[in-house]
Amino acid sequence: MTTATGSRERRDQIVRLATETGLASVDELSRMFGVTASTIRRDLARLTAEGRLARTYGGAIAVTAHPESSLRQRIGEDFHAKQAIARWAATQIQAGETILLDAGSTVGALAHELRHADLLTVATTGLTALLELADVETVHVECLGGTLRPLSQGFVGPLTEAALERMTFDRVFLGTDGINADGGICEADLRQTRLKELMARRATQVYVLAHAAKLNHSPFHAWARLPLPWTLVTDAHADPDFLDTLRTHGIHVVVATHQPPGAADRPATDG
Amino acid sequence: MTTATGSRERRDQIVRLATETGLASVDELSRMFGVTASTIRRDLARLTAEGRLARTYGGAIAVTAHPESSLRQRIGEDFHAKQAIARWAATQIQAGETILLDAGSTVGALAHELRHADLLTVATTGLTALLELADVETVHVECLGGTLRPLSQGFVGPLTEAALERMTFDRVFLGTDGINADGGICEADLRQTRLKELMARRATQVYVLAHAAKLNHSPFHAWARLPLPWTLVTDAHADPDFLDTLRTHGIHVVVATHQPPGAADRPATDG
DNA sequence: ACATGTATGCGCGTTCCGCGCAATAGCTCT
DNA sequence: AGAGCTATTGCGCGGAACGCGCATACATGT
Repeated sequence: MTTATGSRERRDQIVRLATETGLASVDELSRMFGVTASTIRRDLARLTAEGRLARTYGGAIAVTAHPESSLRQRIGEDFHAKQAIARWAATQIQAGETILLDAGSTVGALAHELRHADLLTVATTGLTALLELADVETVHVECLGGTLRPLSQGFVGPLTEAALERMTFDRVFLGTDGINADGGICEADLRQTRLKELMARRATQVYVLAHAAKLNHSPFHAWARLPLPWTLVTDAHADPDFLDTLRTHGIHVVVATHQPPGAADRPATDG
Repeated sequence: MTTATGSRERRDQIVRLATETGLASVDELSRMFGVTASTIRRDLARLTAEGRLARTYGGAIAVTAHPESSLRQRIGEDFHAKQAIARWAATQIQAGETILLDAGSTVGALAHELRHADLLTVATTGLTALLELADVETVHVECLGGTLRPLSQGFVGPLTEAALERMTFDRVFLGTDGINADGGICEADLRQTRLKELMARRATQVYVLAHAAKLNHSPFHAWARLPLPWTLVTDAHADPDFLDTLRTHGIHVVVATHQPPGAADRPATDG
């Protein structure tokens, strides 16, 4: 343990961590460095005064320009669950495949994971995925077009459906607003349900990305039915009984496990 | 006090204030808008989830992680010329029309001017225009889709052309990489020239937006020919002799005048 | 008229913050 | 070596800010 210049070194590392990932939490940092939250708070106060960070409720945020567009995602809801789901989904994709990405933040997180992929053709109906991959030269991006829905930032309508009829895909990754116990996919309107059913029919492998908060949840009243089999990818907070019910309907279920932040460089001794 | 669309308007103003000053406090905002801190917190939570702000302890901070397209424009080349051109182009558009916007920064500037338009249908082949209008609820946005070209951030290819065949437009606004003395339109490749010719054929009124630096300039070797008559919109730095040559070819030429700095934000009449 | 959805204010328990105090470690000066 | 100074850390406490649930008011659509 280096405690001589420990405090200075620690503060530098805090800045480095925060600028890399965009965010850092007091709790996380205190565990990572093996000091109390008070110490971290003092560090953050000092770094804030120096203008190297900005303080948030429970942590800090980087103030310098971020190379990645991940910050918008990171400050969104249920980020860790979505990231875990996206990372598992990314592992399923083979080089050279042609895949289809839906709209939505979870699928957007998947697009983010694909920024370093090689030899991939990605078609999408979502603005989020489009933006994530717009500047990636190694990924061929096709936009399906259509009417832009301001809320979901996705494309729907006749243009989208016509474009879909001209392509097929190795895998499609769908988002959703909710899933019920029968494996029904809940959407805001019928144009979206029809589109999702059409998307599912154009792909060999069908995945639905939905974190635990979406399970057994019906915010709207338009429902899509996907042709079996398809794979639900969710996170560790999902209710096991609900997942079993889905399995009895012939749906594959995958639970993507979080990796706790900082688990990689965990120090040796710990209680 | 307008309470009809009050909440949405207030949130937009919060974002504006935060991005202008970099920082905004809950207490300050609640006093400014005459609402309780709870309401402001709800606003900030929502804006945070939307990725438009980041939360701090006691307030919010502007997040410019994704460089806003508007910002990117302002720091881009020849911004004032492009803005003058875009503002003149915006005056040509009547309420209720259906217009087509090309890719490119000048056309993107036009899209920015249309953010406060009412009752408009805008179709586009460019990511820049798409982003400018994505959150504007009063404008119906259609994306034509296609293959995304990373450099120009525009869509080209069979999907784009197929989508174009399903629509016609009152006006089309085209960008370009260069214009020669015959009125030829220079583009990076033949897919783009074919697309621009097709776009021009689908609209009643055809405009080409090109600031002075693009005139008599041939960076590439693919050329498009537009059906006469069409209108070139350029800025005050254009060479008058060159413009006269274009006029002899039957091209309408409009010179958009710069607004001297400071006169721009003169609100004229409050209504 | 009724139901529905959104927006708001208020009260509550919880979380997090900042400050003061005490203890430890490293360093300098006599 | 011993005294004293400074920097850093842990702990506890009062207070500030937060999120959540509930009730109310307004606008909208059936």
